[in-house]
Amino acid sequence: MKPEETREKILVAADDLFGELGFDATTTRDIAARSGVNKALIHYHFGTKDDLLEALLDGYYARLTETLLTALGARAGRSLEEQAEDVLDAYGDFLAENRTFCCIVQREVGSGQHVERIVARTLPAFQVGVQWLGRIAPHAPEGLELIQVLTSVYGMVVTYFTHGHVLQRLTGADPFSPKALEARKRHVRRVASLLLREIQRKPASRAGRKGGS
Amino acid sequence: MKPEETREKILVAADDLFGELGFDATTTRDIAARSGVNKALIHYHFGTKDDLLEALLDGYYARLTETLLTALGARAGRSLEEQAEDVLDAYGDFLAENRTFCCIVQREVGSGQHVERIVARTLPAFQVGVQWLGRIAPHAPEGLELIQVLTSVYGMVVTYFTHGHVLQRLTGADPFSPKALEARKRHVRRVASLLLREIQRKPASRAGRKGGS
DNA sequence: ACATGGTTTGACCAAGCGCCTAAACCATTT
DNA sequence: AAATGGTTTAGGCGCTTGGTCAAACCATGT
Repeated sequence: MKPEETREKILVAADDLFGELGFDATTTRDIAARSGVNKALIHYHFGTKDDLLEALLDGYYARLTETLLTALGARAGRSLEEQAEDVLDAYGDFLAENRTFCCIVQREVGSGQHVERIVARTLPAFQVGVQWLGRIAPHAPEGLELIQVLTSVYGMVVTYFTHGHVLQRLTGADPFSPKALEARKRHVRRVASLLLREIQRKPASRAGRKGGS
Repeated sequence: MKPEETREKILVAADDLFGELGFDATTTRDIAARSGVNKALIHYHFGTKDDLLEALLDGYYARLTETLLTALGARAGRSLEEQAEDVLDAYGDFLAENRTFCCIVQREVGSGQHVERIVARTLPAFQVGVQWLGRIAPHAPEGLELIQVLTSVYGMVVTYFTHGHVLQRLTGADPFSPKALEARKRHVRRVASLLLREIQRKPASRAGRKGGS
């Protein structure tokens, strides 16, 4: 077997297990067993278990940024609102196809030994998002500050994927079936456009009132 | 020292550590050291480490449901929209005062050994929420189905608290300062009322269009 | 003074962990 | 045929883990 195959098999097994059990609860022996690869090879190819996680995340973030940039670049002639839809769509599709990804990230972003690493990688995307929103809506109304909106939209998107178990039991249906995913996409698009329209509203009558109910 | 004190000290230490390092990465020795209590006492008072987590979550969910019911019951004469605001406010306040709570939950709801336990406890709140929304808006428009809206609002609220680290680095300011929390609350209220208004809209012209952007 | 029974203690255990090492493997070059 | 150097292997090392245990502690009732 080629060394590249070995690496790939280890990464796939680690991805599955980190997503299913969490990083801490997954042992190198689990990964070796699932991938059908000798335990020592993990350390030979990736170094420590932490390094393996880093390699995994490297791959994810590389693919994600590429996906998002492609979505932003393609059909560049579209309006900003349409670009927003494209990016959100692409992001949703990416998460749908890489469901372990947001489970791993969500698990580590709030607490754990890898907070810093995850935060450092989540941050740039947020910064780009804020800048981009700033171009669309230079004067955001009170209660709809750009960081607030961005945080909300982000949370709205990822929560659907991290809460698959809850949604499954709540609706009885598979939240990741093509149909369900399409429905979710429609919803996100709708809410996003609603918010976009709202933050683009001119301050209007700058007389007595200061911010609507 | 009274046994009740011991129990409390263990719970507080476990709460801190589970929130900071995660359940798996926290050892019973850590908890013993932080609480200044003998390691064996943890097992004497709570049983296994899993049982300790369960006791911790029991306390949290009990206080949370009490908080939410109180918020819903008080000022019962108010309109449904105002009740929604009250509940969201109370929920936000609760998370602000119990920041480790949503870190622990968020860490376990997507993956891990405690998924089922967490899901079983998150589910009822979702069910109540869906029922309640159903009373407000019996005919939700396409793209704004109640479960979708509820998921989004929930995600919007908790993401702010689970992503404290990111927001800290993004804005440079403490996202949990009273001022910042107040700003977030304003935002959530605003978006929620926006969504409420939208899902209550009558199907309107039932002629050609079916639900557009 | 003594017995009681809920608490506390330090020492201890088997199991499992991440990681390492020495030797074997094998395609390629000399 | 011998040597090379990137892979693969079984086994094991030192250490930490969650959990246990018998003994000690101590306020209480007798």
